[in-house]
Parts: sequence; structure tokens; C-alpha cells
Amino acid sequence: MLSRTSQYALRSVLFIAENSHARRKVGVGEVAKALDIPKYYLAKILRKLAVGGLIRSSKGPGGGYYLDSEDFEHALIAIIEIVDGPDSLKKCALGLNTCSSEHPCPIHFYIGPFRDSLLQSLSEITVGDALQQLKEENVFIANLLTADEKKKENGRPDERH
Amino acid sequence: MLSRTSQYALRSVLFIAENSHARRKVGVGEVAKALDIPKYYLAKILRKLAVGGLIRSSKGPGGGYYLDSEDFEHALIAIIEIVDGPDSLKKCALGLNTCSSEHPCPIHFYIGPFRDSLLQSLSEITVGDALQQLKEENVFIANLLTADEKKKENGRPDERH
DNA sequence: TTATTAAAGGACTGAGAAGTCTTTTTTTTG
DNA sequence: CAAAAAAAAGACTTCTCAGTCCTTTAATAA
Repeated sequence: MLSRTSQYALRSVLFIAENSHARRKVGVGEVAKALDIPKYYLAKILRKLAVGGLIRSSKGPGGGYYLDSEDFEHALIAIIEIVDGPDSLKKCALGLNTCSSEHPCPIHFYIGPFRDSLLQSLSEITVGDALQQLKEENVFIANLLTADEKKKENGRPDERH
Repeated sequence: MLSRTSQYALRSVLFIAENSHARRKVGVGEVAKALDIPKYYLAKILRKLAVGGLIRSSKGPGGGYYLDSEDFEHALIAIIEIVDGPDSLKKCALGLNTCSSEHPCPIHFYIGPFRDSLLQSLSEITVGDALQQLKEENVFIANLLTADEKKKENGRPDERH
């Protein structure tokens, strides 16, 4: 559905939203470890988001990424558009570049309404809204560890990040 | 949304549905040219679909691909599942493999309904249904040519396929 | 002001999807 | 039966997305 990159981006923004403020910033390594995302790849994504104005960053000791109060107002779709490019979700389901309501593909009117509603939702839901969800009991943003992985986690501290 | 491969697959099945019957079969080259899909790549896709039982094929002179009457009853989702694998549309929007209604991601309940409805539709719409659409005025399955491409098309017969 | 910390930037690698080409097999028809 | 037509099969290439690593820049703090 979404590219892996925008999945990483959405989860990271929510993690940063939950764990930072102007005086308590989070580093790439921290996000990468918590969400099990490749660190250096994540660094690129966060840079894009910062350049795009969706998150803030500061360098140097005590630096890292954080959200300002206004940043909670951004719609989730903005995150997707920044990393995957605009219109990445608006394309014809059959990949036809000349598809439109006047010149539709055979499934245009079957698929269109759902796509539009989804787009509408993603345009309305803000980072703040999603963060509210995340604060609920049993709502999460990282994969659960399997029994196997838990064992490893204890036996040998994670060196991947 | 869908992989390019399943887009090719859906369009091809509809083209074959429209242009074939047991005594009038269509070849890969014909489909490839009509829909502007790379010929040899399409050949692989059609083979998968034939092995999967969604379309029929026969070798030799006069051979090619075609649909039997029963084949019109297949749901569109079957085509997607054959080429992209099952569940390709059922994954968590944030890519979490442990996401479920009991253990949801922050956008699970925002996104879920649309994904489910879409899946429902794709499971209900048959090849025959989509073919009906295709027979409507102004419903199409190939990209329109731009003015530029039309010029080329006339000047030098298309040798790509 | 120097050392340290963390992001920024850029070069490189790897995996999987997409695309190309050649040979083999099957079927039909003269 | 021989020739031709078309799919089947498989090897190979290319491209894009994802992932890795190394160097530079900026900010902080001792």
C-alpha cells in the first residue's frame, strides 16, 4: 500500500512526537533502535522530513530531532508526500496516465470512491490525532518481538544500530 | 497501489476477454502492442495467469491466449493474487507484521475500513463485470497517445514489439 | 579554544522488480 | 514429413528502492 520509506517516516514522526519536545530531542540511533529501522537509511528519511518542515532538527551535543507545537497540526498525508512525492497515492489503479472520470479505466468507478475516502482521511488526520491513538492502551508503533527475538535480545545486547 | 505487474495483468486479461474466444485467440505480441506493455515481460505474466487457471493458452499456428466462458466469473482479486502473491493487499499500512484489531497501529482504525471495502469490491467484481465497463463509451484500457506519439506512430511503424 | 556530539551530505552496495533475448517445445498446415 | 507459428522456458541485463558506510559541518560544553 505505502512504500516502506513512508511507513518508516510515519512511524518515526509519531515516535519523535511522543518522545521529544524542544528541550528533549531524540537522535536517529534512538528512533532506529526503538522502531527497528536501519539507522543510516532512517537518517536520510529524517533529513527529508526536516527539510520539508515536518520535523525539526538541531546538531551537536544534546541535538537531535523534535517536534514543535505547530508540527502536530500537519496531516499524515504531508509525510507521505514528502518522502514518496506528491500524487503517489493518486495514480490510476491500472497505471494509466490518461485515466480520469471523463476517460476512465474499467475499474475507475469501482475503486475511485475508496481511494478518495482514504485520501480524504489521510488529509484530515493530523500527527496530533495519530499521537492520541498511540497513547491508547495496546496501540503501538513497533513490532512485537517473537519469543525467539526476546531470547536474543537478552543474551546479546543489540549491536545493529 | 498495485504493482506494475498486476496492472499489466489486469489490463491484459480484459484485453484478451474482449478480443478472444475459443476460436479466435490473441498472441502476446498483439496484447503487448495494443496495451504498450513490454512483450517478453508480458509473456511471463500471461504464463503465470495461464498456469493459475485464469486464462487459457494454446501453442502453434493459430494459437495464443483466450478466455473460456467460465473464466469470466473469476474475481479481479484472483488476478492480483496470482501475480503478486496472496495477501499482498492485506498488510498493515505501517508495515507492522504484528498489527491487528487487538494490537493495532495508530492508523489501523482509520485505514482499515477502506482497505476492507476495497478488498471486498475486488473480490466481488468479476472479469465479466469489468468487461461490461470496458464496452461502455469512453472507457478504455490503453493510454491515449499524446500528439507527439501519434506523429511517431505514423512516421515510423512501431518496431518495439 | 579544543574535544565531543550529533546531524548533514555523499558515495557506494545489495536485493528485488522489471525488462530483454535466445533456445526449446508443441501444434498446425501444406 | 517438413516448415512455420506460437507459447514455454530459462539465462541474462537493467533499474529502482532500500540499506551501508565514511567524511564534513555545526553546535555544545569543558
